[in-house]
Amino acid sequence: MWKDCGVDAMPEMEATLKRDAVVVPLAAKRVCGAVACRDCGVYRLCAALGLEEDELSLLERVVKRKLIFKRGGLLFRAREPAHYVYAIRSGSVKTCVGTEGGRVQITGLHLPGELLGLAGFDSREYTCEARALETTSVCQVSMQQLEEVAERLPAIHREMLCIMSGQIRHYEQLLLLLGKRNAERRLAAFLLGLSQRFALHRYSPTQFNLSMSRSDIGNYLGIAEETVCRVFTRFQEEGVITTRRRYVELHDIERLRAIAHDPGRRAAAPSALASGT
Amino acid sequence: MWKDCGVDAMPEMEATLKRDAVVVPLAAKRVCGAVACRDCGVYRLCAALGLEEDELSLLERVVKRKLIFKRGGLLFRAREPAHYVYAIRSGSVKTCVGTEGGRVQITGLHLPGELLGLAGFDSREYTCEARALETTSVCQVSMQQLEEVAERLPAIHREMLCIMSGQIRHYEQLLLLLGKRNAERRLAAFLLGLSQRFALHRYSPTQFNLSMSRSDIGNYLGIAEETVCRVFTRFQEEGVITTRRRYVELHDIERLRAIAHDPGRRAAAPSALASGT
DNA sequence: CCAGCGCTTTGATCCAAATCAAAGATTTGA
DNA sequence: TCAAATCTTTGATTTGGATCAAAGCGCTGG
Repeated sequence: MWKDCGVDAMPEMEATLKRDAVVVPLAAKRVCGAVACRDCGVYRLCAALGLEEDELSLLERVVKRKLIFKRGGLLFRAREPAHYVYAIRSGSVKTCVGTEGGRVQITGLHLPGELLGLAGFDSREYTCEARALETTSVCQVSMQQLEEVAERLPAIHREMLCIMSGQIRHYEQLLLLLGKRNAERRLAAFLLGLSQRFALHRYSPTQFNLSMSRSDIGNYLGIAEETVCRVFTRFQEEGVITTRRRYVELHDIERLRAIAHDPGRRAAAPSALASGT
Repeated sequence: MWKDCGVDAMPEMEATLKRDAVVVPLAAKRVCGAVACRDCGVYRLCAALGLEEDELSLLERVVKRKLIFKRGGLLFRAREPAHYVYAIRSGSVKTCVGTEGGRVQITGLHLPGELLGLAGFDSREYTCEARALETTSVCQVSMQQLEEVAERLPAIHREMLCIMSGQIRHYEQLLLLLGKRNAERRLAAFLLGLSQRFALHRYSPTQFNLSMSRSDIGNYLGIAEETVCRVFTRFQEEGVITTRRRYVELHDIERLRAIAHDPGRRAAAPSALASGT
């Protein structure tokens, strides 16, 4: 399903850290495999813009241009001036933050229709680094011009607030995942989450490409890559999933759900204060 | 102990879901121990409002009222209509999210000057539950009226975006913390983070009240409460800190920093793709 | 078509932290 | 003031998952 549009991760040894994005003229409307505008997370934002001027001209004014990044390509670095926001049209992107200690933590896997780079609104700098996990097509949106338009159209700001609050919800879920111990549960929840998101964007919820290596997945979920392998193997033996490298098929969503939600053993339950459900 | 405010979800008390916050007339300007308005996280927001009308009258229009919650008091529940945003004036609040599995994860400890409840902007519902950890004074701000004013003043929206992006940065840091293994590092980073935040609001950065129980701290950091105790004891033996129940003194910030940033052993390092620093 | 490299898998061993237990220390309400 | 109810600590034991090692596998480029 990924190959048909030549998007599959041809890990080209691109040693270059510089942006080697390919600029695509806006005229080239449809990128094969890309989400349609109306499935894009910024669609409502674009729609709001359309309220007052000719749709395309305004889009051109704010959507700087369409870019294509190769696997490993850098969209932006942490602490770099945040001039642009990116909407993913096809492919996938991972974001990560780093400590002084040199450790790196992957904080997000972003799929088509999602928006990147808004978190730096406050400091006007990106808070994390973003890299394409495979050949990825994005819309690059100028923050400054977006702000200028927003000055007159509060709807723009409201959409931005919505997108950010969505990001916050995502992090809350991830925290929930990392707080709970068990590796099986983490992976089950991870797969289910992906499945849901793919479904949201009209991709198959039962077979997809992970696009991240075992090592990245481990980092993202706070477990060792060997453990990721072992759990995948176990799931496979139980007939819950099938994997072949980064390609996955989910055979038994219910079982996965059971694993992910397993009330299981005690896991640092908060005091009565917390459990006020 | 929680009975004092009748908020805890005891079966027999189930009916008392109502907030038993004490309403303080706006006239009562200074709450002992509360942050001054200009140290409050929403100050810029309030200031922006002041631009166009008499300060107090507009504040009264948007800041619904000042409330005081007792320890354990419920500010809001997850999935409840998000009518208000809360600015903490004094005390502290914890936020937590829950899974179907019944597990609860504490996602935040909020100190004076911080803002709560904005994450629900998208869905117009709170995404998490918020409870006072001690007697806590807050400003309750009406979302609807805030939005009405924002319609004319983009600055309001910009401030909200800033506050949200700050929240996102906080979560990114927390993820970094939960991703890295070692319990000592988690606790060292936790203490340092608190110290910084207290300093930010003009409280002592070296002696403060944790306000959370060991159990809550463990939940927040993804470790068992017994481990929290043991690590605190170890820190104490090394002369790095002193604790007495929830009261802490930091004696050797540098040492704490060293522990927190310890390059340490391998910890699921992401692939070359990720470490593009 | 083959060699090299990076990713994935599997096995063996070790250890930090979870669990299980239970005794102090506080708090608080009867 | 006392006793139940909570927290905190500390000790003993267990264990999931990290580490260490070392084969397979599949691209990718020469």
